[in-house]
Amino acid sequence: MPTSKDVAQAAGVAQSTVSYVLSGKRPISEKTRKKVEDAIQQLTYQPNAGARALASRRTRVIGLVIPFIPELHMASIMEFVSVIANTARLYDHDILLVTEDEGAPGLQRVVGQQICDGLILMQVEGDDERLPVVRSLHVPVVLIGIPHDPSGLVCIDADFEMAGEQCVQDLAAAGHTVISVLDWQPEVVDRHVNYVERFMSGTNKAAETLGVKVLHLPGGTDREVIGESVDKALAETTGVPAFIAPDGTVQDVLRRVLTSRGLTPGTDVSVIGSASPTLAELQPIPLSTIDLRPAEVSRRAVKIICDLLEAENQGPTESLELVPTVITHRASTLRPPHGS
Amino acid sequence: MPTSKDVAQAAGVAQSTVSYVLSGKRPISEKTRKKVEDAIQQLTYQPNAGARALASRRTRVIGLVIPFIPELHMASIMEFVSVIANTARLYDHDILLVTEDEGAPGLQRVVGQQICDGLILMQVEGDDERLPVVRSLHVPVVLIGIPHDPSGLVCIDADFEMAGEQCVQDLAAAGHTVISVLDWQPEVVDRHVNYVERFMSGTNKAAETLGVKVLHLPGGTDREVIGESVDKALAETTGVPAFIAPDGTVQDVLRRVLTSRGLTPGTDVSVIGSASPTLAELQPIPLSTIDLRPAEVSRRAVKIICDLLEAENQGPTESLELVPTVITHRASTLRPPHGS
DNA sequence: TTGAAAGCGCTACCAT
DNA sequence: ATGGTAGCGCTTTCAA
Repeated sequence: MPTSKDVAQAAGVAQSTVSYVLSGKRPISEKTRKKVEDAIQQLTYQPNAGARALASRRTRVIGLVIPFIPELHMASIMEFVSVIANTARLYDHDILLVTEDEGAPGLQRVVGQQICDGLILMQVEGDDERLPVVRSLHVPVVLIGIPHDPSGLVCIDADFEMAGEQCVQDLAAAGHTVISVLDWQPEVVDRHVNYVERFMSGTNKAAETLGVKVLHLPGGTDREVIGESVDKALAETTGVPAFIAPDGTVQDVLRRVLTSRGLTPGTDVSVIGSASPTLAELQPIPLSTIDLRPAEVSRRAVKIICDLLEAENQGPTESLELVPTVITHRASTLRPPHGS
Repeated sequence: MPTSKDVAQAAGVAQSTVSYVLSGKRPISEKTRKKVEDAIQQLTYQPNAGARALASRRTRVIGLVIPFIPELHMASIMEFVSVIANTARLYDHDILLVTEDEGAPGLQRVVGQQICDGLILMQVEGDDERLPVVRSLHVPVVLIGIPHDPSGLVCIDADFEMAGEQCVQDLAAAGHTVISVLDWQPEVVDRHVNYVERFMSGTNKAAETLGVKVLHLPGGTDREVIGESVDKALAETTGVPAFIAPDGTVQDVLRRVLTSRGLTPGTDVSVIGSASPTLAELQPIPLSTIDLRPAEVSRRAVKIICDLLEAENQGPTESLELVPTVITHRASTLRPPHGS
């Protein structure tokens, strides 16, 4: 592997000049710049990341802490990961995976060994045990998810409250007066991620404002449970029933249960599910969907951390960003409640 | 951040001694070892990864090239990623994400800048355009997936041929004489991943041996297409129909189509899908599943590359490993073809 | 506008 | 069994 020294020699300049050509931190004459760039081309020189990190105290690597909980609808997690990795490249950074299995010590490890300059944590719980460690780390950290006490932390998440509101507004606008909301799976609720309550609070708020009734029913992946929830909903509804199922996995089960009851979403029952546009396309049954915009959340998380890394001299930043939700209406839109 | 120099000072030894205590590359007396370890504790010293990489020419980072194709059943890709990251830690390595968007130049970048010591490529196509670059790279690379010409490459994959055979054997053993095999989605087939033909060849082989009939039908996520395939299958079958749907996404659609035809998998139709045990548990309708053992494939891929890194002095290794498939029978097992 | 040289924090060789 | 020291390949300061 050629080094900057080789390039310098080939170009007939000092090694430091090569460095300055690359970094642009000092004016270089056209002549020498060209000589150096040619030499770089010839030798297919690429700077050594380790040496660069050692000298500059910047690795240009961001640690990404990913959850692996089978209940969490892996497909959407994968979308976060993919967008985060691609966005990081736009800012000339790379992503190092840190699995949740490593826990808080894992964070101390990658930061302590200076493998990465900052961290992004996904799926942050309300009372996440890693928060004390995060606060003690002397590098920028961005949380995806809002903990109960976000003081001193930089957080970002989709605006679940607005999502809840919009779902109810949409169904109310379609004429529904009774709306059933299926809860997330118990596994998610138990993690105390507070987006659950934020979403529910949004539905209640809209319900109150609009004078419609919202039924909160148990969710889960258990067909029986969903079956009961659906029956309860049907019993309390006259006309076309309406469901909101924010949890992707619950939504899958709901769809099956409705089908087995002879109900076709979009025709004799209104359903709003949740899915990113990308994934929504794959759904065999088109639904109205809430787009919680994972891609947007991911992009902004990366931008925030890169900005923090750029300006790592200012005082401690404390911010809390919410990304607005969007509702996408697809092939089968919402129906009026009495069969139109 | 404390350095090894600080530790040496605190322990009253030479800096190199600290290094040797950590690496164990030379005998150290109990006395000094303890002094050093205490100092490390006191200072919460962690070695600087950049300096270490620079001096040792080893980053202890493995690049993982992940696909992001919505059609690819992200849930299972995520399982690969997660297991790979965790396994890498067992060998004291970290995983750097390289997205497929970066293409072949991305590989040259992470290797050229010496950000990582080796690569794992997922979802390798039959005639993958990155192969020429991979062959030119002077670092170990492990491919998950078998290209048409694997010469000079290290590959690993599930044994799809055996999977195909076993599926047919199982259904034949349950008494089925006509077995319908749904193809992967066109998006997958178009990538010329050769596991598709390996699987199909396995089904044909077993069918011939056992004297049963195998129908190959179009797959996809399009409900219409699957509907037609199912109808065709039903027309050609007497008694209980039998389906094999290796593609996770196709399987989802198949399940819905069967339900809408009033057919319950496990009762009046036999279905073998594919799912890792982890994901299979989440299925609301228990099926017989082929376990292509993504976790096992992942673990072995990491082990292979770490072994290669360890022994990066021997001559060029050429290996091609297939991980045997397992068929897991779940709650609703296969039925005899005439309603028992 | 450019060059020389001093580190950055390790590893590993040469001594003792 | 341990210490001293020469790099590893960059960035950045100091000089010219």
